[in-house]
Amino acid sequence: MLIVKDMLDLHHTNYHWLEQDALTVAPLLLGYELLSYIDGRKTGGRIVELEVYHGHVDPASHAFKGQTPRTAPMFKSGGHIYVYFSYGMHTCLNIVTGPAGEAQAILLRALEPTIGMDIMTTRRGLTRPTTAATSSSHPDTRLTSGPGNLAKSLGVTLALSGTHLGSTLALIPPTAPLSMSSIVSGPRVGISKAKDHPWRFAIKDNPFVSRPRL
DNA sequence: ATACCGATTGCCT
DNA sequence: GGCAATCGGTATA
Repeated sequence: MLIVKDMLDLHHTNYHWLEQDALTVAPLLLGYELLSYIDGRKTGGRIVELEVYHGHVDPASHAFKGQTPRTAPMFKSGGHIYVYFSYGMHTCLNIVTGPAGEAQAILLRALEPTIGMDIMTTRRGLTRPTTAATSSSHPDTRLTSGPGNLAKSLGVTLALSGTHLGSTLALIPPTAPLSMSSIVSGPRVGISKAKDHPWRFAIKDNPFVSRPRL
């Protein structure tokens, strides 16, 4: 009984570190494994690329002009999920950070697939490579490179926006912490405002980082 | 009610 | 490197 209580406590406190500032959290999040339990299927991968959006002080943030029905999840506390629909066809997944009201979010841009590659291949509508060499030894970079592809492979939909990390989407810490020298940063992708901030972070030389390469 | 546009992707030259 | 596809959210009337 005590064990169950401890597990529940752990489950509840596991994500409190995400209530720190997004720029503190972002490099720490690299290397974490993101697991998805959606439609009874388990998929996931190691986070290798992400971008910080800094709420009301960031002109490129969806929350810059204040809260709207769509962006309401961004204003929740760190550990919540914000999902948005983009260009009429893509779904993008964010992890909210910071205290409630700050509207900080981290856009997940690329994973290195670790679990459920066959399921992700199906969700993406891709056909498996026929040669054994390309299928099992190295995961397909088309699965989870780029925010739209990543969300599609994991089965993430708008319905998840506003929920909390936990049973549907979960984070598993890396076995060994990343060295500071293996992290690179640069300008964010696809924005028209605040292009100067180097708030895109990635694991150096990781082949699953989306284009343009950092 | 209507117009504009985007935290993207993939195909074309 | 250029550009079309496609539609919900948001602002404007």
